[in-house]
Amino acid sequence: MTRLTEYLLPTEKQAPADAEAISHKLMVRAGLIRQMGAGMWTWLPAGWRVHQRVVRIVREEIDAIGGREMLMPVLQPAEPWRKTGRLDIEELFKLHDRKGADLVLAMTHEEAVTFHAAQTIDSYRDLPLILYHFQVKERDEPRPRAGVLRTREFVMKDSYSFDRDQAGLEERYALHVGAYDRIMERTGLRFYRVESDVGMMGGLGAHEYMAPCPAGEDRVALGDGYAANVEVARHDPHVRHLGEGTAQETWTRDGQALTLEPAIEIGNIFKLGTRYSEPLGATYLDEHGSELPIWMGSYGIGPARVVAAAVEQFADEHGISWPPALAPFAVHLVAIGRPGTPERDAAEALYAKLIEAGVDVLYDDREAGAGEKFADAELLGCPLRLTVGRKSVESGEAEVQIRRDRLQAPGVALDSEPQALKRAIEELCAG
RNA sequence: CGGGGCGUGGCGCAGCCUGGUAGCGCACCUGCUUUGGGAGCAGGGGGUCGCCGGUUCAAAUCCGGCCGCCCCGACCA
Repeated sequence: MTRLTEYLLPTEKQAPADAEAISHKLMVRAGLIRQMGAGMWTWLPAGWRVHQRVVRIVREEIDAIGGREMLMPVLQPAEPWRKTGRLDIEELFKLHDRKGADLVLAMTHEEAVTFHAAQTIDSYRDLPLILYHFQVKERDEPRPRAGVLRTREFVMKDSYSFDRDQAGLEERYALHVGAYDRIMERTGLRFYRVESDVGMMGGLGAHEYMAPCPAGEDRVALGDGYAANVEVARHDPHVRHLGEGTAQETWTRDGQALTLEPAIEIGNIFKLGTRYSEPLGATYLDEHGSELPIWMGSYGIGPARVVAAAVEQFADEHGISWPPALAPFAVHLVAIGRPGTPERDAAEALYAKLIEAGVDVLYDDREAGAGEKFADAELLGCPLRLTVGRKSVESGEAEVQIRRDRLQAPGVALDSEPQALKRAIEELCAG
C-alpha cells in the first residue's frame, strides 16, 4: 500500500529548538506535522492518517446514536453572532467582504446550526434530532502552544441535539455520554470524564473528557470514584485544600485524599437548554399548537488533541508508540539489504502478501542502513515492526518487534498464507 | 495582555562583544565502497544572515523602528 520511497515522511533527528511538549517534538520529528505560523499547522500524510483514524471512530459512534452528518460553513455572516451576544468575543475572528458586510470565522457552530434549526424544524414531529459535522474552527487564541495542542485553526467534531423539553435533552445528553465513553475507550487513551464548569457557553450542566498527560493545560482532581476539573472541585463544599500553591498542596474530599493530575481536554459536552434557540428563534409547535423553544445540547471533540494526547501518554525515549486503533499503519515493514538480493526479494514478497491480506503496511524500501530504518520505525511508532534481512532468508521468518516496550515477538513465517498472516498480525496488535 | 527568550540553507548550531564580503554537524545531489541499530571516502548544490531605515570606505556584526516565533503567567465559549 505504501512504499516509503514513494511517500513523504520527513523525519528529523533533532526536534525544533523551540519545541517543549513531548507531542510537539515527536510529531514534528516523526514527520506527522509541520508548522506554518503560530497556531497554524499542516498535517503531513502520515499524521493525517492518524487524525483520520480518530475521525472514523468518532463518526461511527455518533452515527450509532443517530447522529446525522452534515457540513456547515466556517465563513459566516456576523448577524446570528450579534443575536446570541457572542460577536464581541475576543477570540472570534471578524472580517469584512468587499461590500463591507460583517463576517466572522466560526469558532464553533451553535449559531449556524441553530439558524438552520429555526428555518427547518417546525413541529414536535421533527424532534428529537442529532446533527453533526467535522469542520474547521478558527480561534484567535491569545497564546497558541505546544504544537497541535492549542492552535488557532483545528478540526472539531461538533454535534448538536434538538429536543422538545429538558427530559429529551437529558436523553440526548446521556446518549452522547455513552458515545463519548466508547470513543475514548476505542482510541486506547487513558481518560477521565469529569464534571466541568458550564463557562460562557451557558446552560445546565457539562462534562469534559480529560486525557492525563504531562503537557496538559488543565488539572483534574481524582479520588476513589471521583473525578472533577480542579475548577469544579475548588467550589465543591466537600473538598478541602491544604497548603494551596505550595509543594505540599493536598486536596481532600470528605477526608479522602485527592490527587491532582495535568490533563488535556479532548472533548466536552454541554446541556445548552434554550441559550441559543431563544435568541435565534428556533422553536417548534407542540400537539396543542403552542410555539416552544427547542432544547439543545452541544458536544465537541478535537481529533488533533486526541492524537497529541496519545503521543504524550505512550511515548518513550525512542519515539511514539501508538495505540493500535490510532496508528498510521498497523505494520512497519523494514527491508534490510540492497535491491536484487534474496533478502530484498523476500521483503518484496512479504510486502505483496501483506497488501493482499489487507494489512495497513508501511514498507521501508529505501536504500538506507538498518540502524536508520529501525530508528525511524521506532520514532513513527507503528504497533508492529517486521524485519526481513539475511537472517530471515535463512530462518524463513520475518522478525517481529512489538513497539510498545520494544518486545521481541515470535517471528512470522515468510511462506504464510495471506489470511494467516493477517490473523497473526491482528493477534499481535491486540496484545 | 504582562514577563522572559530567540530569529544565520530543510533541522540543530557557531560567528556578533572587538565591522572587512558567511561557517560547522545532520539532511540533500553524484560516484565508489558499505548494509541487522542513525556507515566510509571523494566530489558537489543550496543562505539578499527576519524586514525597513541609519552610521560607515565597508554591516550577520553597531544604532533605531517594525515583524515573526517560542516559553512562563493571565485567558481558554
